[in-house]
Amino acid sequence: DREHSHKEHKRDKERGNWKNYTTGGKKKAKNEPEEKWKWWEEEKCTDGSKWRFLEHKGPVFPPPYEPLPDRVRFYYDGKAMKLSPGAEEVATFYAKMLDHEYTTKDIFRKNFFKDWRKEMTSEEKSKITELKKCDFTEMHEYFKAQSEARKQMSKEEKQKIKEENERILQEYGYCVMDNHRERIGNFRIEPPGLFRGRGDHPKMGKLKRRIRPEDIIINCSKDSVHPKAPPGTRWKEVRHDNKVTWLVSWTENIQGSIKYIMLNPSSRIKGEKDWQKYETARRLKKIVERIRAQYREDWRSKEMRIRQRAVALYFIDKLALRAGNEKDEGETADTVGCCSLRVEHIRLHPQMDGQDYVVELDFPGKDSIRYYNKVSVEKRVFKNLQLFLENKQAKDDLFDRLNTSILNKHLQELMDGLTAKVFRTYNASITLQQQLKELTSSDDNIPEKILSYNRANRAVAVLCNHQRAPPKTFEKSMHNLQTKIDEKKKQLSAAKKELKAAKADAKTLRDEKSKRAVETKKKAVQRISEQLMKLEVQATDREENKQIALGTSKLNYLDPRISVAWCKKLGVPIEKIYNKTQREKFAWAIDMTDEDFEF
DNA sequence: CGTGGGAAGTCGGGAAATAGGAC
DNA sequence: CGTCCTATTTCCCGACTTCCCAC
Repeated sequence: DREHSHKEHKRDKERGNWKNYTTGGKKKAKNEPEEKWKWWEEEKCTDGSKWRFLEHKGPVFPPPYEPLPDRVRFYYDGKAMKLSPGAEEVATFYAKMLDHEYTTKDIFRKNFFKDWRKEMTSEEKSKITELKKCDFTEMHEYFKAQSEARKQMSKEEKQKIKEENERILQEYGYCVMDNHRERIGNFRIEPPGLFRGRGDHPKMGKLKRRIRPEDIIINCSKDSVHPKAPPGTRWKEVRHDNKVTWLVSWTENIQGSIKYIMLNPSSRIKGEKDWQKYETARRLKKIVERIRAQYREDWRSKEMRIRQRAVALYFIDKLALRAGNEKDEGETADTVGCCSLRVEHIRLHPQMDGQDYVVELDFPGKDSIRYYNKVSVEKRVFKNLQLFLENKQAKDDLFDRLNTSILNKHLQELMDGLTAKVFRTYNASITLQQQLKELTSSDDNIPEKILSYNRANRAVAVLCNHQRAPPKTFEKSMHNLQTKIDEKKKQLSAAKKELKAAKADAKTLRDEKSKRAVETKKKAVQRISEQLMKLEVQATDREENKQIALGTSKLNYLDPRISVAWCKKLGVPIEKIYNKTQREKFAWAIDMTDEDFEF
């Protein structure tokens, strides 16, 4: 890379040219890195392959079921009853959840009981006919005691377990992809249990069955050492498909969907995809005003489908809504996004709180997180919405002439690679950049700068509706922090008093010793007031963060190069913004970004 | 052209585990 | 320096978007 001029190098960085990028962290080994990208640069566009060599050890299965000791009993209708191993295992899943609210839910109980009965012997089946006559409390107590015992283990025992986990991680947690050892994201097969689902899920409580080697499809390269199935078993299939990125897959029994084992976010294959995502969003930035002009124009179209498309796109752009695919009714929780909004989710107010044309949105979004917002829109949008609502029932679609596929097809015509979700990425990232510019000043100290960063991050989280339940210990931890602040304040005034006294001493004594004492006291006051300021900033930050989750936007929506550039420009260590895992994921950005990067 | 379904990959909050700081 | 508690990190596992293909 030495022949590369500085200028060229910088240009490569800005363009995000991966040719000269190596996974961050360790020093480059001689003659190693550039090779990594060569074939990729040459072949990726033409044939769509994702790798050319892939070797791994396959998945790690959860331990087999261990029957309960005889003293732990299950009671039916008040009488102790020994269950067959199969039925007992499923019963333990339920027993473990007794503390949870959802064991009180009708659907959960009904689904569980139905699936449980399938695992019973015919004898058990005829005896156990009602869930409410089942008493799992001994089992429940047993598991509580077990986890308590785990906590009480000696340091040596804990150390041993840790070492064993590390051994498994080293053996199964990595693969080799194209001459690089890469970390695997989820190399453990999910253990069996009861399906929960999020929100009001019609399948909650159903049995998620144990995955066997015979369910597993292995994907690796032909010329690799194939993973061995556990003794006495065989894989469902071993295939060699380099058009996909997964190493292992199986079909899950609740929704019948496919699950995968894929690489960690720090891997080349994920990092590159991530980078590409932000490059697409940056391309949108260049033409977004044109697109906006067009959809505003389309609000007046003669065609209903065009008007609906234009208003939906306006929502996606302005409110950062998700696309909103249609979902199978009865198979999933009732949640919606933009295209699947129904009449019941929207209310129109010609006047509200001194604003004109207010749209009130209230719907269950992804993961059944509530989206609630009141927003003033342009007259034309408002009139269109009134039109869309005419002669419709609560359950009818707001955009009856639109779905995500139509919308995305339209977007694809406006820009290569443009889809609904690109708007979310774009608006999130541009908001961060703007907010950082607005909120931070180079005169601020580090804690203040970090507060500003978090506030910018919060603006994005609010935009994307990343809410969380206030942490259970929120009030307490807030109170603790306040106590600390009060103590620090006392400390400060005491220190100030001492300083004053020392000054007085110095004035009368006028000797070296008392002068030095003044200096020491001065330093103490300074130190303490700095600590106090830090605590106060922390308190503000925490309070403002009560119901906001920053993680998701930071990890998935904010171009890391914005943060890296900001850190460099303002002299904030990157560690203050990204923890270790995040730095690994964003290694590409940390490596290639200059302080003058613009999204 | 729409539609329906499968496949692959990204996004998501909460719980569990671990690290780190106070005592 | 050990213990305990809190804060942060990691894991878990589900939910969604997009693409693609058959009809």
